Amino acid sequence: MDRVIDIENERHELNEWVLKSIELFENTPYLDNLLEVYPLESAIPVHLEPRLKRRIISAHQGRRTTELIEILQGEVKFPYDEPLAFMIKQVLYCLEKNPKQIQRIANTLYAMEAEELIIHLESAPKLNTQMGPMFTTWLRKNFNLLNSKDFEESSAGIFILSSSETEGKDFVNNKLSQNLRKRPDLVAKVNNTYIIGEAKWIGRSGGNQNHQVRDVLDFCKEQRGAVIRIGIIDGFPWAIRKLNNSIINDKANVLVQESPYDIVSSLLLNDYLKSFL
DNA sequence: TCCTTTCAACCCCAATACGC
DNA sequence: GCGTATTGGGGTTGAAAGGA
Repeated sequence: MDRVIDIENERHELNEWVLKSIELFENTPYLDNLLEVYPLESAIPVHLEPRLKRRIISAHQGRRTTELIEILQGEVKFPYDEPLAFMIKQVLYCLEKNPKQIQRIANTLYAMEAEELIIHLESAPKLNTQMGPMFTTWLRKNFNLLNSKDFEESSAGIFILSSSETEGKDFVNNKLSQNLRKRPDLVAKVNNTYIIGEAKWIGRSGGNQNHQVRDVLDFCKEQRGAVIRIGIIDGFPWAIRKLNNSIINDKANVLVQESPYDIVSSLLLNDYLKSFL
């Protein structure tokens, strides 16, 4: 995607908070510091019970396909990316009438050694699927929380609304006259100014990631009344250069970096909110 | 309390765009 | 014109919230 602003020579034209975020990525141990917000742990294999493990190995070596599939259906995840996995685990008599599919799956399973099969079954869970709630947890731990009544009445200092999804959505839509279908990730108040934000971790470029970025920008675009809408984005979109030193012009990066709206790394959120004091 | 739905992340692949 | 990079669209996953 073409850049409108020359990132090498016209940086000063970028949004102030966008520029701070880019410089954070460039000049500090940004990803290390980000562990505070997104505390990724090492991916550790999940070991199976010895008895279950013996049953699997025995069924595999004895080529007892029915028994093996029953175990995969109820007790463990699939050892490979099987398109029918979800249906096999959910739908009654899913495979019984479909011998070709059973044969195909059996061939796949027997193409592996029993030991190999076990290694796949014990593989570490995907870390990315655990990142969803991390931002909210960090927010609650690092800022002052108030229930909706005290939040509404506050008029000095920085506070975050503490509420359930439904209550938060109602507060934002009814009291603050917004039009959101869910509670924003951030509902903050600095003195008498309300600030709401959508937070995203974007680890790489690609179709769905661009979609996420567009969601944030669309959210910011619809500023309503005196409430300020911001984006809180972390990860790849702040990067400028590839391994070969060429400029990154991926859609997500260009859209975020040239955003006229305030978009910040979560590591700058406190500074951002303080700027309204 | 248990089950279902929602949400937010990623991966993979094919089609298209781009650069030489 | 061909090979590589980017984009867009499909799909999977696990945790938390919401509902029965």
